[in-house]
Amino acid sequence: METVLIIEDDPTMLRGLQDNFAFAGYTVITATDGEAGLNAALDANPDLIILDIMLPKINGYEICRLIRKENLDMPVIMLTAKGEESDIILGLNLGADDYVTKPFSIKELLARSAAFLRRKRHTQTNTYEFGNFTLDIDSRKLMRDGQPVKLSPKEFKFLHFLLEKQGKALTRDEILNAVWGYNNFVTHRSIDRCVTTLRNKIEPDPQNPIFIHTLRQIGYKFEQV
Amino acid sequence: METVLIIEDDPTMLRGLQDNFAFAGYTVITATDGEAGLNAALDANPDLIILDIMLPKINGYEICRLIRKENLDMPVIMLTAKGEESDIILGLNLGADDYVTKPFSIKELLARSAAFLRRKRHTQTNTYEFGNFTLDIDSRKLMRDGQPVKLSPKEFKFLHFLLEKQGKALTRDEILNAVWGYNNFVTHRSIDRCVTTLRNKIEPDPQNPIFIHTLRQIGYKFEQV
DNA sequence: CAAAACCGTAACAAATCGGTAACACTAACT
DNA sequence: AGTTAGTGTTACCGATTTGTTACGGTTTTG
Repeated sequence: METVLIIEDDPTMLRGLQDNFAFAGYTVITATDGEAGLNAALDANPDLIILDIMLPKINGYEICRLIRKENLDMPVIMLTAKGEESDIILGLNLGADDYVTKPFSIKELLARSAAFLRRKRHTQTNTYEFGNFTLDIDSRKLMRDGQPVKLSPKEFKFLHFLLEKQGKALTRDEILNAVWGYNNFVTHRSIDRCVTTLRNKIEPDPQNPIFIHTLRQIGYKFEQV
Repeated sequence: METVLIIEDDPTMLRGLQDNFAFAGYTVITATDGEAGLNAALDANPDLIILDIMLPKINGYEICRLIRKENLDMPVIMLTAKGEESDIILGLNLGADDYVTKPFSIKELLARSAAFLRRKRHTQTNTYEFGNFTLDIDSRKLMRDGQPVKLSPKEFKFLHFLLEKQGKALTRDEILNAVWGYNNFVTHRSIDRCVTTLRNKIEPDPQNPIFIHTLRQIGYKFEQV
């Protein structure tokens, strides 16, 4: 199920949004100030962010900028009482994907949200193939020639991430943030360890990997030849 | 350069849009009825479609539906005189990505367009070409005629820097700061050494370089003849 | 023209990094 | 309570990378 993060400080408004999005079938995460919102975005990796502009601690524009700076690519819909053109353009330039001005219709907001999530879902696959393996995300299963291969939870998440970013060089930091979590402090050697166990399960010859390639001083990269 | 397809039947409006998008640096394709618009979308594969709703032959909603049916995934911004909520929701549900109601500000429309294109460009790979080589930054790969060429991390960073500043004379200090880091104290001979190994990998004749040129007493310069 | 500066390069040495085994701790399960 | 699977940490080893030095040729400079 898709997750929506709502960052809004007015309790009444937040409650209304939360109820409506929950009723529409989304998993809803909320934050009532900018700082908490930013952490939630980094942590929970939501599929969509509904972002109020007037917020305590860090304002909406700033959050938007920071999210983009972290290279997170979830769509952001800004929400505000302001309706002036210059605000809209500022918001869009800072990386917002859409902009709805209060008072707005909740149905319109839901429709705009659905449009973004449709686009995202459209480009999303639920199974990945490589070699004679198939990784099925929904059932959380890795199959080799139709035979199941056991993966630990961390191995699964790591492999999923690698396949999602197939062909792209991934730094150790990116991997740690994505697989171990943004505020999880583990040695980067934990990555290597996980790579070793994964290679033992999926590489025909673990000493000469053909899928998970080491990029010295950088991190790793999944690539099929 | 990015291509925008504008489908609009009112000549005055079309002219205005065309001029503005062209001025903003886009390549503009136009169509004045639904059928031509749909063909243009299929044919020219634009990066963005600006779509009027009231159109001869096939209306905007229908075009939007057909585009999505063809699995084309370019963003569509709908443009219409109608401003009622139900129209907006209908449009978004049919696959439009955004909706601007007339009268609208051209600056806002341009900003919204830029937001979509930014998102698209964001997922695009950046590569540099020289001779029969291609350096792919995202996957950290150097290819020669489709064959991978191994680069050490420092070599990669150096070559990336050279290509980024292609044609510009680079002093040893600039190179040291950019590639080795501003607080890294290494002999400038380290640069020469790296140049030698790089030349051995990319120059057809390392003794007579055609890419990495020595600028005596200055530094180096990357230049293709 | 001679000395000095500069660069290419080979050889060597030191530092860095990743693979992996061993161990420890934890949480879930029997 | 004991067992087991999962996972983080540490330590050691080997391979790679990279900085330094030295030598020789070329260019610049006085």
